[in-house]
Amino acid sequence: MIPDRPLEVLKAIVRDYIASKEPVGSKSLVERHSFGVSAATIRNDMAILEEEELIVAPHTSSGRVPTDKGYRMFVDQLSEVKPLSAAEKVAIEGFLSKSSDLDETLGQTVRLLSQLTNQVALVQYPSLGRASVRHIEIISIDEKRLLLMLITDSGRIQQHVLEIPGGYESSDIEKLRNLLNESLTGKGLAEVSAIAKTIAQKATGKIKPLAERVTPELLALVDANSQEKILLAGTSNLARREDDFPGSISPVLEAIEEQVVLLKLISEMQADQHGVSLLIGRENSVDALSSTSVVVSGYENQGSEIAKVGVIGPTRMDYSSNIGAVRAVARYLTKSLGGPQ
Amino acid sequence: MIPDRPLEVLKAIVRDYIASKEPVGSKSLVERHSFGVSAATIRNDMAILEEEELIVAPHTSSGRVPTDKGYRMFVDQLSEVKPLSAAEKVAIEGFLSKSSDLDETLGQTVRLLSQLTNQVALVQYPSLGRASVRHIEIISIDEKRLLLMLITDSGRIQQHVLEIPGGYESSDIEKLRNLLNESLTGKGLAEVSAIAKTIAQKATGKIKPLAERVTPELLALVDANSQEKILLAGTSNLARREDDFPGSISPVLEAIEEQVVLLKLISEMQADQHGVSLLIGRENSVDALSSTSVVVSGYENQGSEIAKVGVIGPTRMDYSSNIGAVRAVARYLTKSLGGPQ
DNA sequence: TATTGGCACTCAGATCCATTGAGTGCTAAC
DNA sequence: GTTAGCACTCAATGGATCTGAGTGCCAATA
Repeated sequence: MIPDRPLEVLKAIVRDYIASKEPVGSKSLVERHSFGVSAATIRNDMAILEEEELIVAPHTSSGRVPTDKGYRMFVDQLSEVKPLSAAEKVAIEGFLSKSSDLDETLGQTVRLLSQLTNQVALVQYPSLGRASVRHIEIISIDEKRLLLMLITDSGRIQQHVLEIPGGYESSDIEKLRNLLNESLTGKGLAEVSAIAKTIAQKATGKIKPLAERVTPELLALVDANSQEKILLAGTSNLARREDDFPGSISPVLEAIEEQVVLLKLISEMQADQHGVSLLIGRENSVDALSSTSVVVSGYENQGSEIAKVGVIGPTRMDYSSNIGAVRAVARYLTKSLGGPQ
Repeated sequence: MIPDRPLEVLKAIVRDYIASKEPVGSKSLVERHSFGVSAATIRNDMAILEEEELIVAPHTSSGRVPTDKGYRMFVDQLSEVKPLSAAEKVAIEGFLSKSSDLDETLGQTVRLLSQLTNQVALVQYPSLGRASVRHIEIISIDEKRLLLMLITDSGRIQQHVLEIPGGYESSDIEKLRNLLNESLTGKGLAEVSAIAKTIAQKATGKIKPLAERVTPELLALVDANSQEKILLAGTSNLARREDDFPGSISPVLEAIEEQVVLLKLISEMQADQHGVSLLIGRENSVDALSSTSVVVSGYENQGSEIAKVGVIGPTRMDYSSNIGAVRAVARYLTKSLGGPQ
């Protein structure tokens, strides 16, 4: 166990390093903080921290820098996160009062969060996995094309245009639509697959071929698209902090553009303290992201978490503010989704 | 007018500089190309080019680098663009055979183009301005919410969820839908505004309040959303070429994320040679983009240009390949949109 | 036992300087 | 118009040296 003062020293090192980007030494520590002891004593404490691999020296006899483990201990010790400023609250409230359209809401959320934190912000679309069907719609676009739509209870709308080479009767469309909705509305997406198949079989007469054409597409909407989706904003915020990344930022940007990787990453994160969950540096398994940290929080609909929202930035980030912002935005997002229901 | 050999020298300088990123000097020029004259002669030619501000020396007595004007002359002289490789054609063809859904098509297009060119690719959504209404749909989501959809003849789908605090009758919805479609289908978006207003007035009885609630939202879809939209891909490709940008890339990335700026830029571009249009370096008016070039081409639907597709990258880019790729992708996109019509 | 002042030691980074070499501009000859 | 020759320029390179922040350790102190 780490004694008290060394722990305070660690916190001071993290804070100073975040603020200055310079490795911090014993002397500047005693100058900036009032520990009531001399630099030599701080040095002894730093030796303990180094022993525990909470800090390292970039080169012999230079200041110390927190390790991933050091940052981790720092955030775990964080008793309170920085509250939002009045201006920030106004910004969030202002945005909250907007539309009830899921796409718009998420788009605004991600931009808001990126501005609030000056980091890359991300919002995961509500996962289709746990959702259920609210409505299925089939719309005639022209003689040979239909638009198939799937609306889930989380408000997510999936759509796909499909062609019916032989054309169709609009009355058949209506029958099929009713049939689908009667059987599927309210059902969980996991069940749709089984049910839809029986529909195609049960269908009789003229609508049978149509059903056989449409149901696979419906499954494709559920299935191929239940692959999750992420919205990003503020990528340039990462670039602005280029020197926080060893070689070049470009592999980092590449990794972030790779939605699959990001999704895997955040879906494995479990909320810990403050309802927020973080991965610091190499705690995540993606090599290119070894000098970034991810801060996410879940947001809810009808009482259960449906997806995540958060930021990603250099390991050397202001955890306190970012945790605060992510948590606040997640809450407001939950409220915003819950409201109009 | 620039004599013949100096022009050839310019081309060689551009090509060598693009390939090597090193300022190119007279000696290496005569080595790599067979001009049949000595280095001293080439130096005289280079003096002419420098006189015309087609090339500059980064510092006294170093090789020369093309200016924006030099690149411009180079591309204007370009008689033929580099044809796509077989593999590239396969990639395009493979993608062509896909879906007829506009969103998907554009999404795939932009990713394809970014991979093909290793640049940031962009696709502009078909502008609503010149489009006409194909279909208007109103879908019931739950007791108090409707989904209003606008489908245009370019295949673009706009949607918005709206709340009807007092609820509604589904028969009214159907009446309103029919009313809207009868009056608006086939009409240009510019006309929608006027017509929709008269609809709200003409509406009688129970559907009048509903019409008064819905038509403004419809206009909002046409209007606020006829603000154009751009899809980007491959932002990290820019980062990979960081050293082509003087200070930092981050202002460049910021400018590119700023859709409004980009839209203004590309909408002012007029196709010149090869059906492709370019802006080189400071030819564009955005300061942050002064060391980037933009290559775009229009794509068509039903014979008229509906939007643009292209790439943006460092001024020191391989114009020949990029022009070829952009042109090819624009053509295939046109074909792909025209096909299912 | 914890703390402290003192001191030798280390090493990254800044500064200075000489060297190198690719490349130029000019001139006189072809 | 072209070319060889030559003096000149200057960024980049690679020591060599200096500097200072910072360490580690020890003996003295509370």
